Amino acid sequence: MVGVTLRIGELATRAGVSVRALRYYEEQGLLAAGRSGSGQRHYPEPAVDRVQLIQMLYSAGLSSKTIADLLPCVDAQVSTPESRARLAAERARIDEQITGLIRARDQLDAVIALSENPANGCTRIHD
Amino acid sequence: MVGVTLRIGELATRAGVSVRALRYYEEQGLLAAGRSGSGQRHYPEPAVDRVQLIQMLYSAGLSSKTIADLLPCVDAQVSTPESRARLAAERARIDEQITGLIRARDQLDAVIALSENPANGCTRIHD
DNA sequence: CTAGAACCTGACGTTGACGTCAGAGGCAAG
DNA sequence: CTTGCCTCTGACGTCAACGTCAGGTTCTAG
Repeated sequence: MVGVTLRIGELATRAGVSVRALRYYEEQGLLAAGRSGSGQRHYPEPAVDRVQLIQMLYSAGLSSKTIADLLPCVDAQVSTPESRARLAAERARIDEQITGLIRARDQLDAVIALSENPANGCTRIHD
Repeated sequence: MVGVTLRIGELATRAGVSVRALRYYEEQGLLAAGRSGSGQRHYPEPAVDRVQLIQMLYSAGLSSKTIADLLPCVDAQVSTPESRARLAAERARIDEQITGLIRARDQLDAVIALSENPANGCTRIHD
């Protein structure tokens, strides 16, 4: 019941990111860290989930600044008209990104169909 | 029937990208350009579509190199086992990216629900 | 023929999310 | 006490897809 705090290396391992990334997140105001007397960071276990959330948002194309804007309204659950507008805007952006990706995938499917279908007379290079 | 070729500025306008981007695409081997005697680039009209395809692939997260690898098998419709594997791999990547985005969107939706629903007792800051 | 747009080739600048290295301190084991 | 791993703070390096600037040429409208 004592070791409830994680050191940076453990958190990095558990969350699947680098130590550098965690320091970077702190620098960007995305992840607060407690400090031991000697200056070492320590994190509570829920930080693992938080880091994974951050990663998810990064991979969705959000920038550090955007994430920093949105996370407080996850933490404190403070909801202002602006923060809600921001959330809606980012949701919309993700939607657009998804539809764009689907279009790109369809294009790629078309190319794949061409390259796998002998019907266009160009595919029998390998035989 | 003579002006069937576009100059770089026209192509840029029509395709909705910058002149610099077009030169960059050429540099990366994504877009061939004819040259006039004085060295000016000229493009056939289908280049517009090609540039838009390139853009779409970029926005799907493919790198220049990957696009350069895939475009020849669009052009010449040359299909090797490797190119097909590559196509499939990229398609899979896009799929993963889409599901990741959907997850992120769901997370965001959860946050939005929290911030808009007075049911958690934190939302009435604005009233 | 001449001004001004459009084009050319380098080549350096930018941005974001880290990687990586240097030099110095901290901590548990033997 | 020392060995060895972990951590710390700078601070510079990276990579991709362009932006931007410089200095010079070319095309086109009047």
